[in-house]
Amino acid sequence: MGRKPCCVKEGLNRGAWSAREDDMLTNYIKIHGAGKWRDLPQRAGLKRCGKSCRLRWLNYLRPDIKRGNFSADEEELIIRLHKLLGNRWSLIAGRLPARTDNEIKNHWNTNLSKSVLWLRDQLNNKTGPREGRMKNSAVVAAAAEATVEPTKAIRTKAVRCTKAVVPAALQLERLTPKSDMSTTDHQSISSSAIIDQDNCIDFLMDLDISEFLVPDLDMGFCPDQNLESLGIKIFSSSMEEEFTNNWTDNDVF
DNA sequence: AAAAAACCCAACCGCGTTCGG
DNA sequence: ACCGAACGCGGTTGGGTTTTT
Repeated sequence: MGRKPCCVKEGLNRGAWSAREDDMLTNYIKIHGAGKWRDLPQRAGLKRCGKSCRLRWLNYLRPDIKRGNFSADEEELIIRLHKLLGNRWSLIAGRLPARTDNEIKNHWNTNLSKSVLWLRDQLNNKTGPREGRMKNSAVVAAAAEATVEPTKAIRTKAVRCTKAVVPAALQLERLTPKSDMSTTDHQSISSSAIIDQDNCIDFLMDLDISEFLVPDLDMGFCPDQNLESLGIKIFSSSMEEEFTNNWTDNDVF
């Protein structure tokens, strides 16, 4: 019983990748592109599971990833995003260019979470002085902020956010095409908006939540100008705290 | 100098979601 | 609408490295 394995494991290499395997995978992807991971190992001449190839490429071999120490700015942003999003590593990674979710997760688990816990204990006078891992006062401030109401992070469960509630006042306007509205304008809203039968107090609309999270290293987030121009106020820097404090599992999200 | 403990991170695993027939 | 395959995600593990005793 149980789930079917992703591939036949017999005769496959496991564990650390050799330089030769890295070369083979990199060269193959350079020529044929990434994707079709199940068939890729055979076509590339690798004795590896497709999943393993995908992970190796995404987390290590991709040319556009940055490796090495995290900067203070990056750490500050991770702490703030983690407070807001919980263990949504892929979403957090999406706001840190060139960093992988795995790397951020590891850095959080080995460094940042301890720093936040340590700071919380400090604030409660539970521990004595310790040499800090945090790089500057901004990181300390972010960590200190994260120690306040640490359980309010949104959805630590891995659930994708694909819906938003849009006030009724906006609905008719948005669903009625204006003659001068461009195709792009329509596409930026949704092609599958639904009005409920009670004449709709709110309605659900498909969206890409990442559109609302625009990085701004000074304040963490800023509103997406395109959505703002459509009258949909989803996020602003000043709303971050309110957003964090007020959303519950009962909210449509 | 050696052993033990702690740390770090690449890789693996299982499950949920999405896609395509 | 359904189902299987493929993909993507987050939690966990294993082993190499560094630090401490």
